[in-house]
Amino acid sequence: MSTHFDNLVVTSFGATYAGAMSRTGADLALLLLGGFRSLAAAATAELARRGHDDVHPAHDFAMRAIAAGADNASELGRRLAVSKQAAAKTIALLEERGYVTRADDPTDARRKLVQVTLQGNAVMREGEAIFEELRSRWAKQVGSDELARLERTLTELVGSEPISLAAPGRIVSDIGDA
Amino acid sequence: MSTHFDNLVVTSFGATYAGAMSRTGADLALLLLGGFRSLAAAATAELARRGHDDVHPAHDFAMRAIAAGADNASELGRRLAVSKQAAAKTIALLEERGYVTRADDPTDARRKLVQVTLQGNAVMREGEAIFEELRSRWAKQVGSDELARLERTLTELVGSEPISLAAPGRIVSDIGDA
DNA sequence: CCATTTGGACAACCTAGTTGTCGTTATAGA
DNA sequence: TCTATAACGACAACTAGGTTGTCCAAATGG
Repeated sequence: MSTHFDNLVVTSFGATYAGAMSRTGADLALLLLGGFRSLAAAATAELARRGHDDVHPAHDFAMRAIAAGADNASELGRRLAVSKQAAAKTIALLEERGYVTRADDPTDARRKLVQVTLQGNAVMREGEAIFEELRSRWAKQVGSDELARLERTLTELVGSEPISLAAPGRIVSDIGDA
Repeated sequence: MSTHFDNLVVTSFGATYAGAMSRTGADLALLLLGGFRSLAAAATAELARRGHDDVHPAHDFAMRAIAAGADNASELGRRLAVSKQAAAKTIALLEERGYVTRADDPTDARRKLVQVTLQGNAVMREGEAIFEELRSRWAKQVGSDELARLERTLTELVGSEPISLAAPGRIVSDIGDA
C-alpha cells in the first residue's frame, strides 16, 4: 500500500481525479489534519530523539498552561476545556515522569499546587525550538509569504469561531474527536 | 476564561503580543488543528442533528475506506495505518450500529467480508454534503480564491511529506504478524 | 454560623489505540 | 504433494485520554 498522504486521501474519499483541483470539503478537513499531524509527528519524533520519548505535544501544551498560572487541577481543566478529573490524570502522568511536582498549597488546604520542574521547562524550550524549526522548513518550501498568507487566512477562519481547543493532544483521537 | 481560539493560543503559548503577526511554529500547528477541529465539530454536530448521533468523522473515514475496497480488518488496518486489531474494533463498532455488515468470505475462510450498509451509505452521502457546505461557508468568509490558495499551499506542504496518517511514531509494520 | 461552592480523590465506564498469543486457513516452494 | 511460512481474525491485557457521578473536606459568602 501507499502510505503517502495524498494517495490516502484520494483512495479513502474516492475523489474523482487524483491530482485535480476539485477538492472536496472533506479533503480540506483532511488537509488540515494532515498538516497538523505532520508537524506534531515530526515534533514528537524529534523530542524523542533528544531524549524525551515520553512526551507528546499535548503534555507540552498542558505544561504551558500550568506555567501560565493554571497551577491546580480544576483550573487546568478549565483552561484546557476538559474535566478536572481529566486534568488531574494529565497532572498525575506528568508528575510520574518528572515534568511537574505537586505540593500542598499553604493558603488553601484543598488545593494541590502544581509546578513545572526544570526538566519540564527544558522540554518546553525544546518544543518551542522544534516547532520553530519545522515552521521555517515549511517557509522554505512554499515561501514565507505564502506561509504567512496561509496563517492569516486560517486565523481569520478559525479565530472567528468560538471553538475551544479542548484536548489538544492525542493525534490519533483527533480524527474521531468532535 | 476565554475559550476563543486566538486568546487560548496567546495564553497558552505565551506569545508576546495578542493579535500580532509574530506567529510561532507551535501556533501554526494549533491553527491547523483548530481548523480541523472546527470543521469536524461542525460536521459531527450537523450529522447528529440529522439523526446520526453515533458517528464521527473517523467512522465516515473508515467506511469510505471499506467502500473503496478495504473489505476486511487487516486490509482496513493497513489502509488506515493502524493495527488490524484496532481496525477490527472499529468494524465491530460500525457493525453494532448498523453501518456495516460482516459475512464469511466464500473465497477465503479466514476472512470476514465487510460491507457498508444502506444506512452507512446514507451517512457517507450526508457527510459529504455537510463538508461541502462547510467548505463553501469558509469560501464565503475569506473568498474562494484565498481558500483555494490555502488548499494549494497545504497540499504542497503535506502532500510532499511521506507521512502516513499513523499515530505518532507508529510506523505501519505488519512485519511479523503484529 | 450555616449553606453553598469549590478542590481533589475515587470509581466505573467509554473510545481508540497498542502488543502479544493463538488457532485456522492459504499459499508458495522443494 | 507435502510442508513451511504467511496471513486473517479472535482474544486478552494494557496504555492513554476522556467522561459522569459520588463523596469528603475546606473555603467562602450571606
